[in-house]
Amino acid sequence: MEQYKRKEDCPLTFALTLIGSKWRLPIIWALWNGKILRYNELKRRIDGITNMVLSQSLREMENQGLILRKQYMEIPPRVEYSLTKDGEALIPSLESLAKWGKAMQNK
Amino acid sequence: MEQYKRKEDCPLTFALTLIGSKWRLPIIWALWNGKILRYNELKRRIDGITNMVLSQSLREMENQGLILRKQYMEIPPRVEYSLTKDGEALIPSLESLAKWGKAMQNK
DNA sequence: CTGGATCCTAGACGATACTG
DNA sequence: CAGTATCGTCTAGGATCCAG
Repeated sequence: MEQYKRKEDCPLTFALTLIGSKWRLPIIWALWNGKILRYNELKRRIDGITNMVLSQSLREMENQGLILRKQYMEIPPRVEYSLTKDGEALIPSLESLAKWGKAMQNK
Repeated sequence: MEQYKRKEDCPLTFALTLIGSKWRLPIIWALWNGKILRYNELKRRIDGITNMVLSQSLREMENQGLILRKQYMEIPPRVEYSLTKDGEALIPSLESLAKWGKAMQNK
């Protein structure tokens, strides 16, 4: 395995910056289950998240290429969110990690 | 896939509480490469970590079952750290995640 | 309906010094 | 050598209100 002079260069550390903060996984998870969700649908599925955090997270994740944002020019406004291909590619790793987490929980 | 009423019940969220904070991965990584390391060896391999953070992280990870601490009753003191079986079981998931992270970095 | 702006706090993390 | 103690900093996230 390779060594990285800076932690930031490590792909694993980099991956965690994309999914490691508090609400990232719930958002990804909701989109994985919901496939395509409007803003408020998403919000309702993620218990306890505020507008502030949700909208900000979505914007960041869009910039990072995890999430697709599609805006319809209608009144009232409609915006739909979904995972990108890259975002979906993350799922198997998460399932692997979840499997380990589940084993750890049962100890 | 299952739904969890509370985020804390999700095995994936739980897994991230074990490895998600700033220095957990570097520690795990150093032990994965070093197999068995004394406190100061470990510290030298993790650039920038302080005694405070390292010792505290090690104690927590020991309690969580990720790390094994073996203390020899000698003068001067010797303490060796290594990954437990459970800690080692985490590695494949991390490698999967790292692979995804690397692909994301190259975009 | 889909957010943005503002203000605030807790907890993680850092720096430095010290000890059995 | 292998840690603790203490104190200071800093930022992610929470609460509330507002807007196109």
